[in-house]
Amino acid sequence: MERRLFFLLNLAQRKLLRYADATCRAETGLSVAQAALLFELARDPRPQSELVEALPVRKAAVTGLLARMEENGLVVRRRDPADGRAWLVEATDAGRERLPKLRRLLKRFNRALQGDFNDEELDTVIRFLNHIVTWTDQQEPSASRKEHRDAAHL
Amino acid sequence: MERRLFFLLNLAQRKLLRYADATCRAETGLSVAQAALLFELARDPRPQSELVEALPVRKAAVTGLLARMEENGLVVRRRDPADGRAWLVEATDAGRERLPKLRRLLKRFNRALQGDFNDEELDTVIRFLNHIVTWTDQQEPSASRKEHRDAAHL
DNA sequence: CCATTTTAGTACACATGTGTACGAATTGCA
DNA sequence: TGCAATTCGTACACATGTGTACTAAAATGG
Repeated sequence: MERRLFFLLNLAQRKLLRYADATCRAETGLSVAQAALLFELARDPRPQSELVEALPVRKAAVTGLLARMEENGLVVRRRDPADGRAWLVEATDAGRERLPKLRRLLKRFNRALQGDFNDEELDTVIRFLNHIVTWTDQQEPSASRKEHRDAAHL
Repeated sequence: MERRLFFLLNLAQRKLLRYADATCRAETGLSVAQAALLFELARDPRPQSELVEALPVRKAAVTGLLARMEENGLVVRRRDPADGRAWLVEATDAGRERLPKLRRLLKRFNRALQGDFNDEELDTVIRFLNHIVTWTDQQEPSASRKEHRDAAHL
């Protein structure tokens, strides 16, 4: 059996992301990371902590992402009246305007990804990807949500 | 059918890479990017341009990667006597020493990735990943090897 | 044989991600 | 109630990646 699954996955995802990012920037002016965040704001306002949970990145990355997006007028943050530490994030009109185009682009990507694989095959692929997510979550039991409470093994 | 293939792939690969990188650094002191490069140097010396072709990143990224690895004493570069522009890259003893451990780690990752998927399912996954590679290569016909000779469409 | 084009690699500015350390607000509990 | 622990978000240093612009060497072709 194939010995290079790990690197093949890396290769495929990097190439895909590189192309998707270039296309997305060219057609909408947004990076894929910004687009992913904007999708989460279809129904806003949302607390920043929820965005961190919804996205596959750590909170420090979201801080920077939001800062750049706010600079570009795509989102606005205001203090959560119920929690003086938290921010409520909202897409601006300029941000919301991007959504239809982004949705069409995402659909294009997904169609291309599906290629001519049939439902059974796609189901296998999706199960495989979910298996990766599950496995890594098991390896880093606390990393997803609770950061490094018990990361003393390093 | 699943509408989120694109983001699911992104999620899975990011989680995998994050975990693999942390583990690799903890057990061998190398990042996954450095490990991938070192694997390519099992038979050295190799011209840097070959490394660029073998890795899923652009040449500017390889420049920095090699600089850091050379600083850490993992590789050495010397001018190609046959081509005054090119470098021949070689793993040092310290670099080569890492290889067995890296191979074992890679095997561990690949076994975990395969989980209990059978050969037919893994074949489907591999075909899917190769399909992505092929598709992105078709989208950016010149990007892999020839950079941006005909990227005027941007 | 020289001028033009291509190729190898670096430099630079930037985006995105990581982990760690921190301040401030909130929560939990004695 | 009040202090300790937790949580939210930012700051910082850094690694890794991108595209673009550049230098210098090599290849090409009249």
